[in-house]
Amino acid sequence: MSTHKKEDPRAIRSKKMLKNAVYSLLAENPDISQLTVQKIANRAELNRATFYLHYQDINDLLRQISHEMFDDLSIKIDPLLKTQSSNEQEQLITFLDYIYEYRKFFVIFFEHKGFKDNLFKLLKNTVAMRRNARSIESTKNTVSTDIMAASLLGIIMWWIKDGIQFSSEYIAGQITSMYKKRPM
Amino acid sequence: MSTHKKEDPRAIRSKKMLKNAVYSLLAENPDISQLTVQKIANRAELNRATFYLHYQDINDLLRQISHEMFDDLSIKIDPLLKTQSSNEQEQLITFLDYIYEYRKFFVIFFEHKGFKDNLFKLLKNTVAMRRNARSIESTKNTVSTDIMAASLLGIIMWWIKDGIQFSSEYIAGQITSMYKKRPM
DNA sequence: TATTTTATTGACTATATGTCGATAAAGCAA
DNA sequence: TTGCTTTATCGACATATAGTCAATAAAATA
Repeated sequence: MSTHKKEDPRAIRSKKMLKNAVYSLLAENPDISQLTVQKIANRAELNRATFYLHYQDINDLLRQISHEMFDDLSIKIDPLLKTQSSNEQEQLITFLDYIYEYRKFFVIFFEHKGFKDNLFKLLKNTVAMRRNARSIESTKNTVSTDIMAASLLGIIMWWIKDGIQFSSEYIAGQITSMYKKRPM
Repeated sequence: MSTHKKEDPRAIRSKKMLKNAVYSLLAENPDISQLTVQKIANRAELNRATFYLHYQDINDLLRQISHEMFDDLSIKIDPLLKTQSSNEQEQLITFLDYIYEYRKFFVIFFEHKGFKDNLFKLLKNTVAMRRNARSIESTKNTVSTDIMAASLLGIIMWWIKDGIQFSSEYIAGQITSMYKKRPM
């Protein structure tokens, strides 16, 4: 993906420095509500007005950062989900391992508007894809993909925030024993 | 519950007016981040300094409001959960109906730190109580109360925010078919 | 190289925060 | 009730943040 017109190198540099400043500040204090344009500009060693030249406000910048990091994550996770691996349980563990790796980032950005929605969509698509792959059986007595994605999101949020002592294997096991149709 | 020393009537009146101001402002604009001490004091027709006399900051006031409203909710829901009703499905629907009734309030305060934790605890306790009531069977092959509470919270959050077109009966059905042990 | 375009900056205005001494209302003891 | 003490309220001050704009500096272009 390339932008239509080549961007001014000053602008590219400034935007990169502003984003790095946000990472740096959030690493010191994960509370997004403590961020100010002032602090970001100071850390980036740029004038505060430069910030407003590139971003509407802090939420705008956070939205873009969150989008970029989510895209990175999707790219890593997607091929994993598309492979027709024999072992679904192992796929789930690998997926959770990715989330665990980025847990600090996840906890922070769960507070931010768009991120939760994006993860919800990813989870919903994944559930839907798996169901298709598994054949179109069981349209009855099955919970909707919305409900499954919502509860998966709830579990992930709890795990990352308050249950981080549990391994991804344990969480995967819990999820599987919760959702998998038991043999009748 | 009564406070140890009787409070100055001026203080009681001011706190009530500040809280009412918050309700009034959030009804107009549910975005908590748009709240300012200025706006709250203006709406309450009090001096801004009076706010700081009673609350540390906006989060402090929101925490207290959230606590009070959550206590009200718990009081309403608790007896419902304690009755040994024959029909668990109907109990679940009534529980969800309560949440639906307060959905505006729920959506707003899900953004606020303590509220989600409180609801999580309530859900976890409820799940645990039900399991005890149902006898101590099935300690194996059962998901932990943490996982169940977390996924219930995820479903409720999704329902209230993005799936409000679904009835509480539908959600209850989905939850039941998801968690209930299928006959083996 | 000269000219146009665009990014950066310092300065200005408006608004929010937090605090403090002065004032007014409530509590209390005689 | 009266006089004294305590505490709530308020106006005012200092500081911090947000958002904008004209002047300047750097990059693109012809």
